Amino acid sequence: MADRQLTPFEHILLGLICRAPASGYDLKRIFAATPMGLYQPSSGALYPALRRLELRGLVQAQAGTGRAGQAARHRRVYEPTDTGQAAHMSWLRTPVEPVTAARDLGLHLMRFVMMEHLLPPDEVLMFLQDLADALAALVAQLEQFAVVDLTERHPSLALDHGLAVHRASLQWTKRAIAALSAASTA
Amino acid sequence: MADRQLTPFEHILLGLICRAPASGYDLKRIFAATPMGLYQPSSGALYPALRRLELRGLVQAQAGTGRAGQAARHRRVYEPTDTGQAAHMSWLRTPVEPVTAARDLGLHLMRFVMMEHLLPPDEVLMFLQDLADALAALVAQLEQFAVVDLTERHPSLALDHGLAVHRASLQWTKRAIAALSAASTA
DNA sequence: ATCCGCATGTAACCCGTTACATGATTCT
DNA sequence: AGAATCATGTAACGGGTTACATGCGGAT
Repeated sequence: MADRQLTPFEHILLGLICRAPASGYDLKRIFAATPMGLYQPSSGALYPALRRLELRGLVQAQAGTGRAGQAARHRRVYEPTDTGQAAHMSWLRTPVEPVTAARDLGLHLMRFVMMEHLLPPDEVLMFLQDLADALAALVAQLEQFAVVDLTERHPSLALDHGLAVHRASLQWTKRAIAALSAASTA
Repeated sequence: MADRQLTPFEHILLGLICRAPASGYDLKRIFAATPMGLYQPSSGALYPALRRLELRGLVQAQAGTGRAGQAARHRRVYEPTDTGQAAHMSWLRTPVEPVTAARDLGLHLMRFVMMEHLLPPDEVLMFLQDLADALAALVAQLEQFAVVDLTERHPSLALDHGLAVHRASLQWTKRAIAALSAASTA
């Protein structure tokens, strides 16, 4: 049942719960406080997603927090199951697809953040190297699109933007690799 | 009826049709050939979207355009209506919302490309300046998030990535402003 | 006694994806 | 004739947004 793979959003929720047990409201606050969190999930997205994860057996509500006798504490704190932990580790190890690296860049960054303390340094470095390769390929591919139509400046400028941004990402991966490999050998 | 505003996808389709009348298939090819087109719209998204634009009276199907003889009845070539043109111009002039500038950056770039030959140079420059201001504010805001927890390197590195990418976008806007203002005064 | 923040949830609506279906035109 | 391409479309499905509903708990 439910063989369909998780959505990015579900993967992120699972990852956050793996980092520390949390309720839906906790997760909302995490999204609000995080600098990357220009995305604020709505209740209608968050709670159903948590229920889906629970239905799959990837997370479970801690005892005493779901529904008590008459007090009915309305606070469900989720913690990962073993299956959930395994699924999360597997997600972290998902290879970088070069073709979709640009589209999924934000997601890869999320994965990178969540890798800390869960993957060994060499695997993290391999991931960053894969990401760097994918970005380098993308930059090389964009460079092929040299627009020469002089009556159309904006497309050429937009292409420049894409190049500049992806080059910046590529440079970052190199800095990150340098910083982390220096730290791991220290 | 249908007071709901257009989706970004619909706006882009309308913009492409304003640039030149096109069929659904034409639009597909445009997406495929464009360098930014790592996104390939599916038939299930494209054709219903065109029908929605038609229902709103923003575009209309040309009568019997096509190839030789009586053929081509299986091809709907859309052209913009006056209302559609106006809606597109209005979209191009939509102000840049600083809070969502990062999320909508790709869309703003699409708008920038479509502004060419439709907006006067000074409006384009104002748009770029607004975008630059929004990006500068975003960069300044991200700089506040200096992470000091030394046991957590990855979040700090991810923040660096965001800073690097947005700084690159900001630098690009400055270059674009310089290039276009030089051209307009020449 | 009441207001506000905590906390979870539900229902309508919309749109995109996937996958499939269908007919017309062109090529070999 | 048969195959590939052109060209449009539909149905099932899933998930996110918006908006609303609900109840508990502490603060004034």
